[in-house]
Amino acid sequence: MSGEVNIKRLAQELNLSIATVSKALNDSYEISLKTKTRVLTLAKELNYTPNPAASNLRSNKTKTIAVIIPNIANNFFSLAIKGIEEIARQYGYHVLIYQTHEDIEMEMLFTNSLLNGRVDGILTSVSSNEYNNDYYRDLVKKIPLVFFDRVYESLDAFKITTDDYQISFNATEHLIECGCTQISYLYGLEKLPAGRTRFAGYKDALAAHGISIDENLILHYQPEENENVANIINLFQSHKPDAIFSSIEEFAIPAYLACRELKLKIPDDVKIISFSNLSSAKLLNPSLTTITQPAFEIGIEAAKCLFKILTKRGIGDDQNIVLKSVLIKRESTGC
Amino acid sequence: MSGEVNIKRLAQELNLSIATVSKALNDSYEISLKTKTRVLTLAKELNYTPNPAASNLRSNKTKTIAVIIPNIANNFFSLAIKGIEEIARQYGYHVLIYQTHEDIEMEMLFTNSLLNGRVDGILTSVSSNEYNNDYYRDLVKKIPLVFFDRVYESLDAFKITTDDYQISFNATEHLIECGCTQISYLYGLEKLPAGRTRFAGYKDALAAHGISIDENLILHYQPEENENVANIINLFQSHKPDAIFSSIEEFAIPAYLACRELKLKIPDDVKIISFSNLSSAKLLNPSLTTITQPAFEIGIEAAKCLFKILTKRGIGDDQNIVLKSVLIKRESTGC
DNA sequence: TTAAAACCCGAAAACGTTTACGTAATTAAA
DNA sequence: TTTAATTACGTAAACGTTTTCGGGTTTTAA
Repeated sequence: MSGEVNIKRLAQELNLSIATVSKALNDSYEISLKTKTRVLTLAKELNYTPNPAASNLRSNKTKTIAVIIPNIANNFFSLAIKGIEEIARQYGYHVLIYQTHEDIEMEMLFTNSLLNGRVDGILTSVSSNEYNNDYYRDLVKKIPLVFFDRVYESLDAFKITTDDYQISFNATEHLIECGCTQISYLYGLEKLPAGRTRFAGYKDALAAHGISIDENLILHYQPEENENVANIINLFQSHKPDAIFSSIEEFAIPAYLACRELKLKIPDDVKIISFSNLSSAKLLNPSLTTITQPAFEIGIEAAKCLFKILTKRGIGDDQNIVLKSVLIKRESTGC
Repeated sequence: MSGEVNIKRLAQELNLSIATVSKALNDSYEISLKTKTRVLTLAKELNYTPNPAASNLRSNKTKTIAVIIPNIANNFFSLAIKGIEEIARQYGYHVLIYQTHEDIEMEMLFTNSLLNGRVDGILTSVSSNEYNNDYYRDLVKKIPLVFFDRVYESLDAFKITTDDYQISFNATEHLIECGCTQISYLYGLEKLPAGRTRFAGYKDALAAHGISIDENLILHYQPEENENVANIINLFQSHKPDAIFSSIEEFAIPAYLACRELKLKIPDDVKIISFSNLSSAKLLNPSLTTITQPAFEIGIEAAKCLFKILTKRGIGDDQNIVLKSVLIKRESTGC
């Protein structure tokens, strides 16, 4: 009935010491089965739940992890979060979310604010605007941290990535096999390994088929969507690519819009392929050939990896998990 | 250099008491400007950040809110979270995420686990599988809570919703004006006000135009996507709707797939309209006429509302904010 | 029968803050 | 000049746990 229900209250009503109640709740071997059940039943009856702040303060464990990502409203990241959340749930952990808007200052601000014991560990997919290796080299010593998708490659840290190079190579080859030679590359994540590796796969595939690379066919991502559409239109008008390889999902819709604007037929006039987790890719006009990353699974694996570290189990395994993306061929490459 | 940096450490190095340092950090009027700056500079120098657990424990404030939603990987909810996170950032709050998978048991489990002082407030969009008014009637007395989109209508609580009735009415009218009379309704969220209201808008629009409602044209949502496709196909075969009104985004792609399967031409054979936040709606084949909810703004408003409560400002204003959805007419209704 | 081990529980300190209260020094009011 | 008010800081308790240590009782082994 009365005020807050805490350990002291339980102890009083059961004529036990605070210590005993606490140990009973934590299933300590020091407590007899009989008193354990007494405590548990009263706890349930009074709807007792331990005060997390007190618990954290004393034990230095928070049962909380943080996820730091550039943008929540993105198919890839929201799927990854979904995976992370589900694993966290299994382990009884809570999940904090921070979005950086691709701003490394924010990223560091958030991360620093987590170092005082607010969380037990961090999952992060770093922002693309700047590459700050030094900061993260220090950071990984201070707190359990797992990178996913957007990682710092040279760092000795836990990383979950995908086979960006191979899948980009394959995708480019697919375009070549469809008869394309003037393959425009829409370049995203340039400052990150993921972006560089995708580009390398593209380049090497061209080279492997004796196609020389044309710098004029490479377009760099701009944060404002309108600019990208305009740039793609420009690209079409100045040079005449017969295919587009979009290295990030954000380029896919602008590419379609540009084609529509110029009345170019996909895939007859130009073939399009894009990294993407759009659930509606198969219903686009025409359906879009995609490189789809296993976003959900990446979240799962990243979270599992972190919990391995937190529970001190299975450390020493390879720190680098690489998952396979899948190339889904549809009408936009039409062959 | 040495171990952890906390208030005690600062106090020692500055020859001040712990209390003084704490007050200085919290900008108390009791402390002179001189010592304040001394404290602040050393704090910055040593990279001091207060231990949140200790702070929470003593002050009963966590600077944390929780967001409870059915599913993160959903355009509407990820946009809403994005809005919530941005506002939380402005207020210096942290955001916990929980997904219920439309399971009311989980929903209650999560919520209960937040009542012991883990968060200062909750934002929730309730699960659709069951309607548990009693639970929430008690809950809103225990903790600041704001419902968004999926609300409990009869509750005296803060609610952020959209004009579901009006926009459904308008959308149905749009179909009627396009010449449709056999308008199938794909029914989602049946147990929630949002779902019921959308249906009411549909029904009333039919009535307003002298069209009698045909129960056979109403299809209820099934959790497994395949079932929905099959059901829609069935519906087409048994009755011959000339339009589909999809009341939730989850029905949109199945509807398209069913049409594709049956080789029905959209919008010639059948017109389609759907509630949706798909960014690619305009690029579908054909582009999809949508009722688009202001998901991001809903998140913004919900968070603002919660922070109003938490800062005790502006309470007494209307507890019910209704935002406008927008009907975006595209090719799938073709007129 | 006795020593050792096992079992069960309690007292009290500790985690790092915040805050009510007390106090000395200074300033303003009478 | 005396008194009251203001300013600036310190003491210590409190928040609700966890955990170390110790002790008493019962069981087991020798």
